[in-house]
Amino acid sequence: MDSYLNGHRVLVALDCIIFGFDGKSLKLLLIKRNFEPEFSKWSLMGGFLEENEDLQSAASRILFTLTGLHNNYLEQLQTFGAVNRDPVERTISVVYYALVTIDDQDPVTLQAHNASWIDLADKPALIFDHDQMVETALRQLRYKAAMYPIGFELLPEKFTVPQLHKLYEAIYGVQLDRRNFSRKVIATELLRGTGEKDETSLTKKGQLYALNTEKYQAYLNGYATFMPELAELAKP
Amino acid sequence: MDSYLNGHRVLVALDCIIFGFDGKSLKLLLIKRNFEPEFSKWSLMGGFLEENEDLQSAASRILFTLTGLHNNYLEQLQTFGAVNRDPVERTISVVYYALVTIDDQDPVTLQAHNASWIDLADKPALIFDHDQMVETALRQLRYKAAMYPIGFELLPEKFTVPQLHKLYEAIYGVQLDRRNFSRKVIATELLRGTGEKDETSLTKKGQLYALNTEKYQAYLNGYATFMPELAELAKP
DNA sequence: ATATATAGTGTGAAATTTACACAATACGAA
DNA sequence: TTCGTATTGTGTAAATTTCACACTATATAT
Repeated sequence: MDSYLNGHRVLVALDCIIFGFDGKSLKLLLIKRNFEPEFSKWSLMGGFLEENEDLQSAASRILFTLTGLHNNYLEQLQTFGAVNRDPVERTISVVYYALVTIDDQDPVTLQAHNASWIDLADKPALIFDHDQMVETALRQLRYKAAMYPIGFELLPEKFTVPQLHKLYEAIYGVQLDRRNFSRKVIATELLRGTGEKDETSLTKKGQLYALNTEKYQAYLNGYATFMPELAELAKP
Repeated sequence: MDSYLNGHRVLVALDCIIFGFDGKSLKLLLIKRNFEPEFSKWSLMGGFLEENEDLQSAASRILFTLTGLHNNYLEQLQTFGAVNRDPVERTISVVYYALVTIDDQDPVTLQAHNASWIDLADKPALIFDHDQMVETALRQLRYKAAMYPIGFELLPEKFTVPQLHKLYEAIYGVQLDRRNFSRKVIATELLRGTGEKDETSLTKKGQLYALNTEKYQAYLNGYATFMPELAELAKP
């Protein structure tokens, strides 16, 4: 058994994969680095663990720095620790992924960090092992969004069923039958009708729903599986 | 953005949750500590990350130290980083879980580390946040064993379908219909009949199968879902 | 008014999961 | 040798879930 004295102390980074949805496709919040190392290349938003700060708090702090938002859905993904993953100094990176509502962002904060929302399909190559992190995050998102109704975290407070439908198509990259999807979502009792209608629609205006927070909490605690048939799409 | 200069360097521990199966119930390989800190209490097997060693290698080294085995199924679970989780010094722990065959172990190595196989149902309280680690690992095992046929990693090279059936009952803590389970497993084409029979059985001796390694690899790569209906049992 | 686009509801086929019946094998006891 | 018991192996149908497609309703633009 190693002793604490022999232990090797290393830098602990935190990197955040920040997912958003613009109504059409899944997006990532990426930064074009205006600092070293890897100046001018694209990367995830990251930072270092500080003294007296636990991992979740550190990830939350980094997310706040970039988006100005607190209380987002934020979950640990995995830790990357290849010896030479960071050429400057041995660093292990604890990776978190976050689900945020694109509209809620402060554009000034984003611009200050040289950050932009990039369509997942148009993602440029990222530095270090960040591409691999994104790939792992997408797989985890697909798994989680099938088991638990966390997709709502990417939508505004009020939304229509067709919006939710397009979101799930974007997450899984497949076509899902509109009518079957709608019926299933309604059956979960996760939605609470607001009586309002979606005024942004050009033709027939759909009903706006809000989340039934009690049911939502129950689902997060394992009350039932949201969309079991989608779980199989979370594969390598 | 923090710079590397400001970064805070911390100890990185690795803890291993080692699962085994004795034919009846799921077991954990735990150690009764004969060293400080927390002398004489139960804990997971662990160690510290060394220079020029990546995380997976370090976990593999620690597993080898305790079991004498290489090439086990070993997967990263999660990283625990609460500020005071280790009272001696700020340490974050990257946790791995392993699936091993109980019989393959070297009893001398086990005894040298004061390690024993403990029935999951009889698990004593563990030090630090190790109880939480075990809970998370069990959930992940339940998820993984539903999506991928990794349960085989807990069985000897040759096994019968009833043995596999009992294993899955132990993993999920539920009764699974013997006959439906058997039919499903056969349908996966993951088994290759050896023609031999299980001589340890007291009554009718079942057929011994071995893994069809090609199909197994295909399943690990996402070719199909092993037992989709079990995925729902991987809930909080 | 009418054409077009999107939203919402219905119905049955297909596939999967679940429940339970029965036959076959091996051993020990009468 | 025969019979009882425990375990293994195969069959069949009901129940549930998923999947595929038809049709109606609402709003806007021409």
